[in-house]
Amino acid sequence: MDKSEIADIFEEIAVLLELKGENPFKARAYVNGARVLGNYEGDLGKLVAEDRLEELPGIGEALHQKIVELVKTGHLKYYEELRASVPEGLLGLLDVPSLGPKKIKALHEKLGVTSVADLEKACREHRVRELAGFGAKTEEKLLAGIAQGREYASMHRYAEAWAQAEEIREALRGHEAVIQLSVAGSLRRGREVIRDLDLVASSREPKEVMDYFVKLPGVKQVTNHGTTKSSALFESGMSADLRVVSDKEYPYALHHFTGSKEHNVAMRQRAIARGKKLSEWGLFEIAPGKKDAEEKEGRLVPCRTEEEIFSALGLQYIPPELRENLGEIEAAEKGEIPRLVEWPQLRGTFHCHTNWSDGRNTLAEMAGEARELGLDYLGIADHSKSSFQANGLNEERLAEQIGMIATLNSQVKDFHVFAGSEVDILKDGRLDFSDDVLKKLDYVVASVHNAMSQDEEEMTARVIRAMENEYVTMLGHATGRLLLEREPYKINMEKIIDCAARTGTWIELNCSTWRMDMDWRWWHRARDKGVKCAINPDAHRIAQFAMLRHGVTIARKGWLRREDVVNTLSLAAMKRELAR
DNA sequence: GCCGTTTTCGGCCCGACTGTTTTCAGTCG
Repeated sequence: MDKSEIADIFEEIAVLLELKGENPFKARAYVNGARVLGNYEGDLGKLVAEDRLEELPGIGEALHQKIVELVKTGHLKYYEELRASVPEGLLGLLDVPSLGPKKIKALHEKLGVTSVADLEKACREHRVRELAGFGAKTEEKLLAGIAQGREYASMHRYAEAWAQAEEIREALRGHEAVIQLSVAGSLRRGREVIRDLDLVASSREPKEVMDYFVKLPGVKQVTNHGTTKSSALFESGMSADLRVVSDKEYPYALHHFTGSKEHNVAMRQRAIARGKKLSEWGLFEIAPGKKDAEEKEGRLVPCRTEEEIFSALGLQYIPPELRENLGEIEAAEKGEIPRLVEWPQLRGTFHCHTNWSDGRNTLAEMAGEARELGLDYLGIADHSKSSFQANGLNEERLAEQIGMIATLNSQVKDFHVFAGSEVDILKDGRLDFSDDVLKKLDYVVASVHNAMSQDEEEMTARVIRAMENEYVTMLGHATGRLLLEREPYKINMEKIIDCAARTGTWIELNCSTWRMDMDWRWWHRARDKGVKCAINPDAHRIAQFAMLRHGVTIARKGWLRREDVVNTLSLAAMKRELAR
């Protein structure tokens, strides 16, 4: 068992201890232990073998024993017993907003609540408001949180979804009856968050492919098993639909199941306006005067690819990432579909965290991975001191990190690490570091992490004040909060973009909210005002690099021109940009 | 559960916000 697996177990032990109402400092000791292990750069097995675990700060007698047990046996009796002593559903309650260990404990002890379903029932029966420390408002809040959780529970980040889809695709590709195969749906469109996986295949033996699919390793439950369509829930928690059609129907099916629904509706309307009919089964020429009942008689417009379908409707090819009916059809009609920013164009990335704050990997690992991926440079921007929860760096640690980065750069010729910081924008718009500290950095990302409930005016003024600081290079997650979190903060983006144009501040996109329609609008606006944008495909951690490794197109709603995206600049251009 | 002494137990990272209180506990970042 390796150090990160052990760290995960310690993290879970901490949560379980809190739920049991144990000494919170004991729980924290496990969290600390997990962090120490995660940050340890050496060989843990060797350390155990040489009995030198005490060298790690924060690992005392008890954690020492547990690490040894895990390394040697792969199991931990204490952990297993602890898990068994806490009802499984209680852990799930932690996902309900505004519920923490204390409240969960009270709900469990006083009302016998052991699951989200129990909690919902208790709220509806107004039993929760009777408890000390709870009230009517809490009850409403919990119900709202449960409803929200239900809606988003099946949401997965792009990278996770992609990994699961790749596994399925790999397995299906090996089947001899499969002719063509593609991921479709929102994953193919490159959405940030994915609910279900959609795959489309062509075959002469659809039933065989279906039978094979539902028996794939990792299938937990088959929810649907027909001859052309099956659905399965995988152990990863994701469910996948597979559609199998004939090879002739494949391009139409691929287009249809890639969506989006809005794009499909607009495309079908366009077909009708041209005396045609588009569906998952094909594009048909409808002879004048014929009615719907006779449409099957319509003559198929043969298309071997999606390109040909678009072409048959008088359109330039629209890449899946743009198929949202947000202007792409009009643009395609005029031949103005922009070229998306693609992986080979990405030269570097900013806003990356390391294990100095809340990232998982070391500085050297991050730089090594980025270099191996073919990037020219990497920007390190760990949290600043006010982000206690993220182990933010104070002035001393930051200085130390800058020194380490300089050393790293002196050792490597063909790659550069920029020393930055993700500096908290404090409540009043001041920054977490003084200008004297900021000016020692290559660049500064300024981000909001607290007092999110400020009203729009206050929040906007706060952020603008920060952007006006001459050392601030980029506004982090400009349009709201991070992915998979619930509410974006309220901010007047129009004013923010004006300020960015005026001050030359970059803004960070693509690390945003559910409401892509909102972002889309701002991306146009940013481009029109000449604001430089940084792509952040939720790139806080190295996991994102794993996704990028596979050459995925990362700029999705690619209306930004390549020259507007700072991550695509050459190293020399980036150095010039940062020297300004 | 860890650590550092105040050498054998008491402190352990901060600050805002919320909803519950009537001075604060719990949650969150």
